[in-house]
Amino acid sequence: MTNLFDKISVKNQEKILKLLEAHCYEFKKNNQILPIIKEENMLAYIVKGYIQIIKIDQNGTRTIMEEIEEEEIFGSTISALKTKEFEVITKEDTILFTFDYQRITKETECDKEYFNQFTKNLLQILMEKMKKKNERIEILSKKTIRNRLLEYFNIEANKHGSKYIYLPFNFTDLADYLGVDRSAMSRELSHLKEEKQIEVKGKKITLLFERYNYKNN
Amino acid sequence: MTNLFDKISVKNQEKILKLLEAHCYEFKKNNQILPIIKEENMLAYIVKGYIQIIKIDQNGTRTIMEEIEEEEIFGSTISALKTKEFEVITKEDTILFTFDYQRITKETECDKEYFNQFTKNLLQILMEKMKKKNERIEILSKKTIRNRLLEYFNIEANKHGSKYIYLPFNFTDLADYLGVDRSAMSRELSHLKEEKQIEVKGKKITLLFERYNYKNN
DNA sequence: ACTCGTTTGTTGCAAGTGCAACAATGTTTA
DNA sequence: TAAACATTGTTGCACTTGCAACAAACGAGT
Repeated sequence: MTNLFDKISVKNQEKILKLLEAHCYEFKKNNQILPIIKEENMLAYIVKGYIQIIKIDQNGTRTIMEEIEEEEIFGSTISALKTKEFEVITKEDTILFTFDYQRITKETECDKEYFNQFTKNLLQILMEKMKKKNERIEILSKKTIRNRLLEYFNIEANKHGSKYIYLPFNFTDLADYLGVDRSAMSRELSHLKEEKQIEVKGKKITLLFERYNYKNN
Repeated sequence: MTNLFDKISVKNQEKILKLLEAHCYEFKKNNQILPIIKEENMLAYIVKGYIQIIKIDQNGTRTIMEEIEEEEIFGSTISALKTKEFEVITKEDTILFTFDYQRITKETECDKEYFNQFTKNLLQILMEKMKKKNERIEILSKKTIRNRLLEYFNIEANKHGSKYIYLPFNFTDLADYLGVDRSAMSRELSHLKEEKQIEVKGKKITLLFERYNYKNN
């Protein structure tokens, strides 16, 4: 993981924040914070905390569009937050700052060395976010609940290289993340338990099947 | 859309390509070109042409993971091309070059002004790609074929601000892009035609329902 | 310890979907 | 032009899923 200020001195960090007209915010857990990034081209960087972007469409279907952790970014262009259907919610106490990313590309004063480092860090963070997005697409392109669960379990287990998974959210949220009905997912989890494919103890899940290790090919 | 070499002189373009040890390739239509980006951290930039990244999983389910058009990038980190299940296919005659993107962040010689411009351009292109990914996730998070179709139609129509859509691929591919069974999609399209929600003439689709315009809120 | 609200598990049922198979139409190539 | 191949439309059927409703378990706060 890359920090947005890697290899940048505190002094220069302040200069950058000033140049970008960055605004710093602090929020308590479970706050709606959509307004701060409603404007086009706004980005937010999470210094500390954890945020979810939720979409609730006309049918009432709730989807967790993004989870944003520390040292990650989100924003209007990135998150397609163009409709009233979105909610941005802090799931922990959160510190973040916002800035207009077009300034990076347009500002002429931004050719200092430290500013280039900033751009490179941002690039790196974006690359990592792209990976997450692709994982998400791989999961959602599975056609059955079972396969979405197994794909998700596989990805999460491979991240830590073990057969154990600690869910970052509850099962209701997991269903909304996988894009399936909660009760149907619960049913499928029961089947997987019966078949001894998995063990579930609270938010700890143990995989009993042979994982598909992406690194081996 | 942004070109990777916007605001960079031809002379400096060459310097950048040399510094990145970029390799240029040219392919005919319908070629498998996976090998060139198998290595970690490799990126490819499409100068001319059109490419699809296809995934065929154990169940035989075919999914169009990405469409990559001119002035766009793709690569291992970006596309999670870590398994044998992927195919990268040119759908038109294609010119592209590959480079190791880690060089951008690590190379110390890269602090020339033109190189920073290059980094900024790459950042911009990544932002645009992120938008596409989010659109994709919005589509795939819909639970019915009908809603996926309508979401897709809405997005495409809004891009050109009209009620007409010209499909960039055939209906078989559309099904693989939306992550649904082709015949089931065909059935649903028939229903939509019957209900006079859409008109279909070859690859031209006319929307007869009120579009949901994202810009209006 | 009790209460209230949230999360989880379960089940019946209707609806939607994937799959297979086949005919019809379009497109490419020899 | 014919033959070979790819794409599209259609339909029956089994199975998966979403939805609704409810009970049980859990957790936070008083």
